[in-house]
Amino acid sequence: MVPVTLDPPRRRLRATMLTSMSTSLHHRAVEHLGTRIVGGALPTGHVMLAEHLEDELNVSRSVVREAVRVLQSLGLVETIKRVGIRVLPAHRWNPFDPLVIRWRLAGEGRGAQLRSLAELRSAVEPVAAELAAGNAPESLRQELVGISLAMKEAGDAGDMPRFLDLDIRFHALVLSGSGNEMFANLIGQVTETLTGRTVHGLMPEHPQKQALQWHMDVAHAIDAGDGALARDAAAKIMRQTIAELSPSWDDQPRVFVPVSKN
Amino acid sequence: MVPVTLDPPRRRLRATMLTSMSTSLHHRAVEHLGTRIVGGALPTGHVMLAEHLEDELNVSRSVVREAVRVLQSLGLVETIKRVGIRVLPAHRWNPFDPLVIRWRLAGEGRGAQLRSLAELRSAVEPVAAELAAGNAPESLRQELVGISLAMKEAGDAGDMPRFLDLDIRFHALVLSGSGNEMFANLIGQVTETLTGRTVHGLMPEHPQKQALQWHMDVAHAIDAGDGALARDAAAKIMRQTIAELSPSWDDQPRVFVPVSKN
DNA sequence: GAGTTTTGATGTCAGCACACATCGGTGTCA
DNA sequence: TGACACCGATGTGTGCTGACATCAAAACTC
Repeated sequence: MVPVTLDPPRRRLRATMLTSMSTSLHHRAVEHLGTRIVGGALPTGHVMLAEHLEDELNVSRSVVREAVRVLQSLGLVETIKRVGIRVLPAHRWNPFDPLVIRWRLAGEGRGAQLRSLAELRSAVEPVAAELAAGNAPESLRQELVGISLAMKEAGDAGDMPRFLDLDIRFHALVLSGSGNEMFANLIGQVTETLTGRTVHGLMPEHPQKQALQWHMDVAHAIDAGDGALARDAAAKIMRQTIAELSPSWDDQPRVFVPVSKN
Repeated sequence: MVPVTLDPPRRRLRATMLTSMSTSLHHRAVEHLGTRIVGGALPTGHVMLAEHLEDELNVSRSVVREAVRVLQSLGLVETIKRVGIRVLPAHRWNPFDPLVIRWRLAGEGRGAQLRSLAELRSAVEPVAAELAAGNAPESLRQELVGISLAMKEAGDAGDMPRFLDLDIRFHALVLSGSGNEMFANLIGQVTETLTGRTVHGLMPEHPQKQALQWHMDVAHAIDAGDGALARDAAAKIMRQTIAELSPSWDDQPRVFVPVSKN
């Protein structure tokens, strides 16, 4: 439909795009370019022309420019006068941005991304538990104890869906209870790894008895205000988690970003 | 309609803007809005109109729109049809974005931001040292040993500027040597806290003898591939660092982000 | 009160003027 | 003749603007 004007100056036929509509053009453009860059379809150094992107995405210049500006702020591309839009090397990307993380998890960088997140968790959660023991509000401590008990119950009963829910909430509460905004911001990523682990069948059928105990240890230590104990118990959980997951990324090469001489 | 002339529809006089020019309008707009939001001048929930921003910044719609899109991707604002551009609460901001961090350090959130960064460092650096012991390339290990020795030299000699440079490079190498992209990405923030500590006179005149030894311990442990030793030595450095700095943020209230019920 | 219309803001488009790197041609000098 | 500096043409990002589309809040009608 909309054949109103035969072969208009631009042969772009926006009206015939029957898909989408759910999300804005801007959102789609960011998503399209982001996934292709992070996924590796557009290699480092690849140069695109804004006009070319207009045609490719069937959108106008404003949409392309706003999308490019966002990708620029994520460190995915840079714009150079008289040259075009250039894809930046991966070490320039902001590895903490939720969009970048999501795109990496969806593409070929999935293994390396999961490893990075797991290592970050293993670093942060023990410290978060320690801080929570010192700072968390009373209600949070009590909920934590309650959840750890419910986790044991669900674990012993083999109710894995319920266990997963509780597990997610447990770790979210620890991160939140630290009172550190950066730690709390990792809740989303942690949730992602926990669900991913279950979805991809990397979880044992029953949670380890030890792990259940460690979760209770963390909760009770936080409740009692014992930071060192909370930290050590959380560290044990993390060590076991890494041990469970590491086979899935053993083949991923590590990247060592050069440190500038200044 | 729209009486064409009559009292210039826009009294914007862009041409008279004799200042700036060094940076793009887009950059300035992002910076202006970002600092005012993060700095607290524009409170949570505050609603702006795009047109109003055009007048305020003396720029066109494209510049405002592109800037707003970037701020949106940082979680600082949301745009709502028929309402305007609304400032989001702080817990929606991306606390890992370099722009957000810089704006917080420049504004009233400085103390809380420094604490967050220090706690993040204290969590990450020991794990990074442990990973570096297992993964870092040979050349990096050797440079690390050399730097730790030079640090001791500069420290004993009381050459603080040189010590600061070496200190920064030392911690950057540890983070880089971990082979974890997220850790490596924290180099900039760590550098910021290290220089800030010196600039604000929070450093002792001579580095602690212990700290010098710990740095050497970390370097030698990484060089020898002893992860546990590297981790523990790095943890000691971090404990001392936190102890030195914590007085400067003791009065900052902690914020506990609520955890959604799902 | 429920449904409908109006209104006002963002979303999107396309054309223009400008700034400015890059490239290639031209001129000068050795 | 060859090397080098200059300079203008070209193309592309940057910025501005008017017009229209879209959509949700608010006002209105019944």
